[in-house]
Amino acid sequence: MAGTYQLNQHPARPTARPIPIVLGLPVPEPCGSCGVRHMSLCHAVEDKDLARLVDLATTDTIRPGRVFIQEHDPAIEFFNVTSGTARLFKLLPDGRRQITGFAGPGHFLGLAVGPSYSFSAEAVDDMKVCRFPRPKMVRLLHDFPAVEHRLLEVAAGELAAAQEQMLLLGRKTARERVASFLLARAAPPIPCGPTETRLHLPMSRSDIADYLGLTIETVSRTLTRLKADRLIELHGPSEVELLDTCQLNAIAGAEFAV
Amino acid sequence: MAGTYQLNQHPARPTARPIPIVLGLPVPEPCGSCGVRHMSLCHAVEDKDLARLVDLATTDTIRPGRVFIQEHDPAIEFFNVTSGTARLFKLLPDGRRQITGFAGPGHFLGLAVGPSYSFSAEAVDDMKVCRFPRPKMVRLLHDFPAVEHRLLEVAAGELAAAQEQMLLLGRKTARERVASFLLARAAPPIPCGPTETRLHLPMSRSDIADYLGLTIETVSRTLTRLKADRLIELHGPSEVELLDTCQLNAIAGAEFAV
DNA sequence: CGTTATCTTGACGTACATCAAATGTCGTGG
DNA sequence: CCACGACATTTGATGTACGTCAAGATAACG
Repeated sequence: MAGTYQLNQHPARPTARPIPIVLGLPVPEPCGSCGVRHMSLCHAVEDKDLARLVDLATTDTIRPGRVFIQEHDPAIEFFNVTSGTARLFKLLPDGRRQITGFAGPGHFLGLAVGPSYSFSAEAVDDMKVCRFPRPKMVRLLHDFPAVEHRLLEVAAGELAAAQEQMLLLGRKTARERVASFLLARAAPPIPCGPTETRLHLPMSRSDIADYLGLTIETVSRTLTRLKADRLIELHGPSEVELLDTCQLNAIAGAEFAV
Repeated sequence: MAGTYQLNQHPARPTARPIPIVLGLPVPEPCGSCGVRHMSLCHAVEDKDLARLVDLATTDTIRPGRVFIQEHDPAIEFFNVTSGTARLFKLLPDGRRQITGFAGPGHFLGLAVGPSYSFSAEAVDDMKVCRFPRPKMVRLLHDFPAVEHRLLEVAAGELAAAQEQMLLLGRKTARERVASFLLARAAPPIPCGPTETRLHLPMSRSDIADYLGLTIETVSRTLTRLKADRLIELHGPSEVELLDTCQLNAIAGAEFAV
């Protein structure tokens, strides 16, 4: 089935570059060395089978602002983010943008039913990724059901997150959206209470606005109002301190008061 | 969204035979007899293994308005819709509702990473479903990687649909949302042009509003305005005729002009 | 340090929500 | 078949949260 399912593959990328071998280090092992083994797909692979994964992957660095996945382009690769952050987004013909998510270390990208990507991805800051050619990956999935199982878990998690975001976009006020965003950024969920959690936001106000379905101005105004209400503190535009996660949780509309 | 994306991304199995043998009384074959075999999970199961699936499933009918999946409840079952329509939704503490999708025949429900459901589901009209106890299903998935593979495809499709809906909720106007909704309901995608397509909407204005992140009034007003613009015709509240899919596509912001 | 992009703040406009009432739909029983 | 009631939908009048436009303030950067 896995074999017959494979859709119209485009010939292997002629541009496929060799794995950069780092002499002196134990092994040229993008998966083992990338530092996110515990959070990513590799999770499901036995040590002895890791070599197979290593053969598949090529590591790559991506500069801020570079679009490395383009909606509608043929889906020829999977990506595993190992450092940095990407914004995933969709555009309307007139340029309006909706950011559907941010992908940080450990995130798996490029899962596509059809032959082409359903969204675009662009580096927010400096990124490192592992690239997996799709045909090889498909074969690997076929050989290692455990990996596919893990992928299904990941997809189910993404789906739940997407539903949560639909709730935010369809029904929450600006204040609730921003509070939800801040709390979500502070994963894992912080227990309710006046703890002091520092938060770094690598993305711009524009990104946040396009993620929350708002404008830059509204995001800014909402943040300053949260600050005036002593719920957060701002140390520069991209450094936020959560002063009262209990209150923030209430505002965000979390039904699990933790 | 639910029910609108294409599951037929891969070529039909040439070996797939029609449903066997219905002698006299209906055979106790929820999967084979439910009439949606081609669109659902069973798709991935060989005929000879179908018996295993049959053992798993129990069929059930659900009355309009009954909540058969409750958010946060332990996810003890999977569901396969065989007839009727369900609304999937999430609630905020104060009762605001976001419908994340509608699940029609062939739709698979209850995919959950964690121990509990991430959304609620309620019957819109009279429904028939197959229920699969989770533990047994998990074992089946383990034994039949092809089924799990199919599930991954389904999940990936749902994910793409969810992203499309985020774009709608975050960035589209009321008019664009309603146009998108109508076109999505008319799956498979209609070629651009002044075709005449009749459409039945089993859900209420309230459902549509909560799905599109609007109010009942705005949905109603938008529909009457589309009617005034000769883009649609209304035959009763739940019967819509698309008069100009080309224009509607343009309004919906479909980048694929078809 | 100037230059430029990003962020914040302010004044005002608008698309959609809210509140309210009229109209339509449909099931039920006379 | 029609009358009635309950509810869904449409239509209208008005309010408001957020968007738009515009100008400063702050941070980023060579």
